[in-house]
Amino acid sequence: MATVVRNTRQRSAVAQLLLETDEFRSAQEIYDLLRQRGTSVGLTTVYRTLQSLAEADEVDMMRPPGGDYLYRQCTTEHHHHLVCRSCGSTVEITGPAVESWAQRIAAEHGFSDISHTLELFGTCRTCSAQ
Amino acid sequence: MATVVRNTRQRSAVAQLLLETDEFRSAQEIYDLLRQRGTSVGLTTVYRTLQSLAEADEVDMMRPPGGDYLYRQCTTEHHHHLVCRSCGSTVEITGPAVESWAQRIAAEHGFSDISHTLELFGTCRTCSAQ
DNA sequence: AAATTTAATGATAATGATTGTCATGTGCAA
DNA sequence: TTGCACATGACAATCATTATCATTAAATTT
Ligand SMILES: [Mn+2]
Ligand SMILES: [Mn+2]
Ligand SMILES: [Zn+2]
Ligand SMILES: [Zn+2]
Repeated sequence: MATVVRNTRQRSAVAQLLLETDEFRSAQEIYDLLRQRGTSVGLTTVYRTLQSLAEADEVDMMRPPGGDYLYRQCTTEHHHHLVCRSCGSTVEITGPAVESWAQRIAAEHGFSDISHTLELFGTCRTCSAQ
Repeated sequence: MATVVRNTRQRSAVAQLLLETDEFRSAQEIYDLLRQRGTSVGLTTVYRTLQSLAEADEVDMMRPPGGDYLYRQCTTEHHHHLVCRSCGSTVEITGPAVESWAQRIAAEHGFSDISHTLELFGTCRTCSAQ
């Protein structure tokens, strides 16, 4: 019954790469980066591992407008992101006021079992200076 | 130079269907609905028209987690949505406090040219009662 | 240290939404 | 009416993601 997650070389490699990366990266990018450092791993495995890590809330998954799914190693508490559209650098942000606002709005309209997506995009200071 | 948008039968049909629809719908769904009512239209044209309308801010476009792009005729002011995961019924919401919060947070971190995505998902009253 | 069990891997094929192509159609301004 | 530029749509292409399934290899049990 209890789902046993096996400790494989590939899973460790994906997790380790994410630990060393600050930006959101796509599955394909992560695959390429692993390859570049000589780690033998299949693309399918990268997809499955990222999915599995995301489900276990060990990595964050998001999809920017017009883009593919991106993954990043984040803190475990609920939070959102401020992402540079140009370089991908990411700042984790929390907004207690926003959280309670979302709950209140939803309740006012008779909705239950609420979830939300909230992401900020912009140009970071470094990229602004070209 | 000035982009002239031609008044075609197909474009009118898509716009009209959106006017009569309250929920977010995918391009494929809109294509099917048009077909069902006997409107001859190509799928490519539906995609292009929706894109064009979205660019002109005449319809709202969003993409729920794990889903395809969805389109809906909305009011023109900036707003967000509270969407039922079960039936798709949608409530437009505004959050002035959230808007200013987003601007402030971004500025504090040196980000400029800010945009954001914010959507609430839940189960509506009707669907809660099964 | 085997033997066993069963999840994980990965090469490959399939899927499916979206976009590109391009010959033909048509809105509309002159 | 005529002419032209944009619009249409059948069809092919793209490409991220998922499904298959034979093989590998953790973890557990003898
Ligand atoms: Mn939140
Ligand atoms: Mn907003
Ligand atoms: Zn940047
Ligand atoms: Zn509902």
